[in-house]
Amino acid sequence: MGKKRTSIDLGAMQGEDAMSGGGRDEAIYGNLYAAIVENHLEPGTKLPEDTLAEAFGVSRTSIRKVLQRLSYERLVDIRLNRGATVAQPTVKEARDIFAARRIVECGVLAQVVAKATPAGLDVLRTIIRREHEAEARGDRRESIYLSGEFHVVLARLSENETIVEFLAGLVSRSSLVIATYGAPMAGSCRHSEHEAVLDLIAAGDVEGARAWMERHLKDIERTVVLVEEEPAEPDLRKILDEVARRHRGGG
Amino acid sequence: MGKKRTSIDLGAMQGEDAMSGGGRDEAIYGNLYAAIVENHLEPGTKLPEDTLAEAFGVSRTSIRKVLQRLSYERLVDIRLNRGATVAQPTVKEARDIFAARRIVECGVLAQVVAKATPAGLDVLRTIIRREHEAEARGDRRESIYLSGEFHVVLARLSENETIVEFLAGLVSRSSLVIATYGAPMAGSCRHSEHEAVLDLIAAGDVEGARAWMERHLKDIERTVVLVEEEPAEPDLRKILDEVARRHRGGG
DNA sequence: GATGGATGAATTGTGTACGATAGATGTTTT
DNA sequence: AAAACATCTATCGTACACAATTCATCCATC
Repeated sequence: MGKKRTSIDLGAMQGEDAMSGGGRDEAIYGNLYAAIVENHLEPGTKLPEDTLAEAFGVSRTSIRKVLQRLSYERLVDIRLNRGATVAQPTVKEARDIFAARRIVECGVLAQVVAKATPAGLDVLRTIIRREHEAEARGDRRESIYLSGEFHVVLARLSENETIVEFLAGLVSRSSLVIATYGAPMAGSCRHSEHEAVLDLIAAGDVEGARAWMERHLKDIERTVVLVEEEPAEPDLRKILDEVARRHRGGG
Repeated sequence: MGKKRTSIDLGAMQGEDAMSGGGRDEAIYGNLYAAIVENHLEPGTKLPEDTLAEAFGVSRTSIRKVLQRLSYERLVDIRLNRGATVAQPTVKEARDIFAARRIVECGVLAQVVAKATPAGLDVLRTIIRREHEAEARGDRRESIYLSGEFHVVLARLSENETIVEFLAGLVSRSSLVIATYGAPMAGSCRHSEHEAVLDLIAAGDVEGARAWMERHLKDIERTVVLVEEEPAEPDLRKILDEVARRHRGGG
């Protein structure tokens, strides 16, 4: 038997406890989600249903549901009869994601400023502190995670659940973009900047906060996506896959 | 005995053709999606898996997949062991949706203006023409559909697929909001306005287009949501469901 | 030696069966 | 008569089994 080392190697909590009902799916989803977003699973990694089912101690049925959900969120790619893989965002997708983030995160700032409370800002300061700690520790994974978390929690001050959910999806996908195209140190170098925007928000300076956010997001995009701007390796495989996807999308 | 509306009464295309493979799910999804968004199925209508499976001539497995997807798009509500129903957006949800639309649709206009072509604008003019025809015919359903389609196609000029997809979801949910809270004639009365924004876009007036869009969306929200601002019927059922949902969401 | 087609294993897609849960109905008790 | 309990039915959640498809390997042919 060809032992293809696809071994997933994640927590695999074999929950035989009283965790009946829907909570189990949620836990499996959470594990896979974290594994992908925190970059424990490289983009492109195959996610065979059997392997996952065995790893989590459930049947393929539950796994399929979770994979479908992750597919809706664009974190995994499901192709007909070919199974699921961790998504590999294209460069265009990456640009669209950051453009969307600029629109949403700048646009939501008016409501954020309007509804911001000292308590809410304190939560953000806590995140910044943890960011600094992770950075000092050299923990790149945690840095990236907290950097994203800051943006989501900031948006949450607007109390618009729909926007927050969408942004959370964009931030998750940003992690995949960083994992796919990012330079080794990108995404975690100049994030001490986060403090600046809090002062602008506390001062009620919507336009200032918007300008800051616009620049901040463009900085991140530059350090991440533009690295791939000059494709060192044309990578025929990826190009053909992209063509195939586009063609399929027309149906 | 209260009349239990379990009869689904949709097209039920019994496709026995060579439609094997994934295309079938897509077709079923499309039918259900259209039935919900075009308001053939009232918000709150139960969607039993067995009934749908029989109606479409497939097993529950496929139906479950479709319902999961619609649930992810917030068009149906799935509660544990209680099945799926056509979603009934809360008033807060409705407000969030329209706030999100203001942010996204105004925010995307810069790219729309930058990338708009005469051909693209012509597509929009065609939609406006069809809107007028539907309105003259008194076809409220088609009017609402085309009104939403206009906004989506307009955003599509930005060529940002991520944003378009999100906005499409918001527009779908707006249809549900209109179906749930809208006055009988709301949403289809003053849409001749759509023409105005095309001129602003063609002239490259981003700020003008943004101001127009902001006002347009606020107008729609006013004619739809504020009707329910003074709840004519407290509707205990809806309130309790809302409480239950909020309680469940804490997990 | 390279190309084309056929065969076999691995993996996914779909249908079906069984256990579990919620809501409804009917009965009993106060 | 109203309320509380038990049972019953309808529906969902999960697991399993079979059919369909893809991919890899091998062989024949040019």
